[in-house]
Amino acid sequence: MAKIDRINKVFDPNEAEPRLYNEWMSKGYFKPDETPGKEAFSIVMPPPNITGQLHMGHALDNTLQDILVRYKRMKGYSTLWVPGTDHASIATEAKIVEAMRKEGIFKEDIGREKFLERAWAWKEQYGGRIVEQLKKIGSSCDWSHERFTMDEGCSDAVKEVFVKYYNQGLIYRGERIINWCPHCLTSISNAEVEYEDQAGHFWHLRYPLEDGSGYVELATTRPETLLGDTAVAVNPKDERYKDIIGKMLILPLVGRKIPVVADDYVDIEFGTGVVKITPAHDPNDFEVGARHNLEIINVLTEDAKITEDYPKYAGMDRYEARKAIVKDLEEGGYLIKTEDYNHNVGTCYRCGTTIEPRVSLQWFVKMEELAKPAIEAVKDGRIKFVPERFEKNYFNWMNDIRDWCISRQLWWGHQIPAFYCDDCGEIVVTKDSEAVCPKCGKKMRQDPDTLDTWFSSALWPFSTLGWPEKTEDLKKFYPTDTLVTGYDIITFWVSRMIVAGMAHMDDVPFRDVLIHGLVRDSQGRKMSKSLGNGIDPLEIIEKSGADSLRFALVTGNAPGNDQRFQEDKIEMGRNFSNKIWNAMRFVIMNCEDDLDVSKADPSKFTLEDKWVLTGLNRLVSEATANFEKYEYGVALSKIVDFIWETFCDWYIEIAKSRLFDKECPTRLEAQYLLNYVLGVSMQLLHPFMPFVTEEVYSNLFLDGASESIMISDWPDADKIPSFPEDEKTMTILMSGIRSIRNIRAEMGVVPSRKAHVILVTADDTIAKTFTDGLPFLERLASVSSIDTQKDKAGIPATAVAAVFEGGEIYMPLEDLIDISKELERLAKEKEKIEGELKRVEGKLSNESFVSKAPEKVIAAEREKQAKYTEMYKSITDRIEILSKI
RNA sequence: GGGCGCUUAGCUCAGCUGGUCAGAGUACCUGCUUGACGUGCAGGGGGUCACAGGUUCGAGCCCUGUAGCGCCCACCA
Repeated sequence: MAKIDRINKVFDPNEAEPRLYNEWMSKGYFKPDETPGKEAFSIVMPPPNITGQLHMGHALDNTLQDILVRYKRMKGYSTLWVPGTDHASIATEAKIVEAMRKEGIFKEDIGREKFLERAWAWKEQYGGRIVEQLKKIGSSCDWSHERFTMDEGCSDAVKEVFVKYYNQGLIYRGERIINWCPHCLTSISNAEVEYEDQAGHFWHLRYPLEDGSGYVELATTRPETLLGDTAVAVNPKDERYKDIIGKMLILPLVGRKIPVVADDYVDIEFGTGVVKITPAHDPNDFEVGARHNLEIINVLTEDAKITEDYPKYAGMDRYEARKAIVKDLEEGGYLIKTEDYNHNVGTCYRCGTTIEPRVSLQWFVKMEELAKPAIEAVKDGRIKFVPERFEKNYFNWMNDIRDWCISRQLWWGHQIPAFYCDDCGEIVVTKDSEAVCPKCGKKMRQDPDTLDTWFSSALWPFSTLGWPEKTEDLKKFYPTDTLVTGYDIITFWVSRMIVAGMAHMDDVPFRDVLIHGLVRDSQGRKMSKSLGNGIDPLEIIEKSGADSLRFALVTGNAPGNDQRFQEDKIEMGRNFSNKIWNAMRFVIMNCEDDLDVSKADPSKFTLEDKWVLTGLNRLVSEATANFEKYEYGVALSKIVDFIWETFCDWYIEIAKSRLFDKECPTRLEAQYLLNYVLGVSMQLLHPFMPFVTEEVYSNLFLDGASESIMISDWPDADKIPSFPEDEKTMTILMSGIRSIRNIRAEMGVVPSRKAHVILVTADDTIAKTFTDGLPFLERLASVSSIDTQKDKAGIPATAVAAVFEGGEIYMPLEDLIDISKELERLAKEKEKIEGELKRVEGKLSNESFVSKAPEKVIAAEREKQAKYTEMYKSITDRIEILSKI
């Protein structure tokens, strides 16, 4: 059976993709090449949460990483891509709690140990699922290096860091006002709060003075917190309230006596210039309270209900209480007026519940000092963001950094390695899993809280390489080279990794940060579960293959920009795969099974051979440059254009005459180049579309082919010959062919009818190119024969004309053509050329242009002028001749 | 309140350090059963590059301002 008969007519991704992936994996291609002397290249995968399944964001993120890694591997680096998953404490715990709730189980009922058993079972189930999904899109990561943020090594790193920071005084425990989620029942960090505008009200209240001399008016958006007011503040510079500073007020409904304090925090211009101070329920008030030593009265429970201390409102949630209190204030005559008011409200980024500022005992990381070297690393260019503009984003956050609240009232996560002695109050922070009180020798109780998920993610670039052990991996692969991630987690993750890298490794965690945007739906909306507008990458893969999906995600997109996901991009990818596949089939079809391409003789290369090689040479050097600059969208479109237009539409078509003529003396050279050029193209395309390219590559007849495209050497432009002169000649021939096609189409000349053509040109080289190129003309423009002459003598009036940059082409027609139609067409052509000519002449007649523009630019304009002048003359001549008939 | 981004053919988007940059795909119109592919081939129409100034010999590309949209950050009760 001939080779071609063993090749399917269409490429079937569902069959080929899993097969090829397993093959690559079993051959160990995803692992770093241990050959000595190879330079290392490494990246770590942003670990997907174990809560979910692959979504478009992951697909994009991993496609970009895979492109990068496959490119570097082919470039000859010993390449490591570390994959893994994140335990995602709050998100996972929420999911498990929710699942349990459906069964009627609450976590308090089963206890910590049983709960964690469930959580690990969850991890096994869903963590495994997402790994399988990552494989489906073709991720060439080293699965033998796979990690999990809560595995033994990562957990050890977490403890190491905690203890170290603690001993350095960079971690402390303290009672602060933090962001509390009444739904998740835990503290969250500043970064985890999302602000949104909400319509609300502004209630103007009057608080009576104790001495009965009147009242002060103030306004609040949260009247229910009045229960916890311990003062009212005014600005010390405010003349209006000078006299009441220090006086006491009677808190409405509660009857408590509270002082009027003076504090700069109060804005004289805003509202009435009087602010009620509730230190327990507002971060600003907390600070004011601290400055004035005010009592902190907590009036809300963990789930944001009024405490038992206020029997009338006890058990009401904050919104019910608000209504009730407003009603009571009104009835008591304390409410002056109510205004509509929009304000910014913080919400939990996980569940969307409005955050409740709450005073509680939490662990914090002091960030200011730690941030300094991290800021410096970006400032001095040791770390570069691509695109650069995101550095502003980073600096914005880092320059104004707050202490990081790292304790979470959750069970799923790294339990804080701090131990307390219930007897003497001693605190011990240690990596040991148990601790005994150094003072009273009693067994100590471990802090029940866990750490913020991002605390462990921050260590990812080195914890995954074995830190704190001094491993070979660390030595070889740290710092990693590029981090690929979305702009939405620069503050959460990127900044904290840089901080951690500088603090523990004394070096940057990565050199480049490649930032990508969001994948939105076709209408530009964020994909979300609630909108139900998400597109499942796995469905796309099932339908059209991973290559098509990857193509769609990369094509026509610039770094850092959001993109809309359009189904027709998938189709483009699928069509393109099909195009490549058929090009390969054509090539193989025209190669004998025992073909030995190494016997091809480069000295026999023809004009089109040299032309295609020149194009390939340029493509390799340009695309490589684009790869180096992370300009994947640009690289891809150049590669596609070359394959589709240069190779398929022109080179293959032209090569047909040589292939079909078994006696053709340069047939072997054509066969060689068809295989070679397609092979190199596949290598360039491989990072984008790994599967089809492997399949095509393996079928080609290549001299010195690698056993797999993915470990083949990246094409080197210096090894591909370039023939600029021949390229120019070929370009002219092509424009002649286009002219002929154009007149045929425009004049409605049936293409099947072979035509005789007369070329008028003064240039002998061009004349020869065309006569030699008759086979091309025959195949590509249905030309039966060609005459060349230097002037227009004897051109029949019944010929249609085309003017192109190499001269004029006439196609005499047997039947008299419609002269008016032809004149119309020529007039249109003339207009075009005239426009060009005018523009060029305008430039050249401009004194300052000629004197100031660079030599090269002027020369190019002059050349254009000469060309257009000639073309203009030709076309007006022709119009004149026809007009006389 | 500060910062950033976007506004280019009907649609979705590329356009690097200013001089073939006015492009691609798609949609549209006209042809094509040409021995790889109709998931294709050939030809064509379509944009004063949001608006107003400025710098320059020359500006989607640089500067200033305006408008619309989007995002990030920020303690104004």
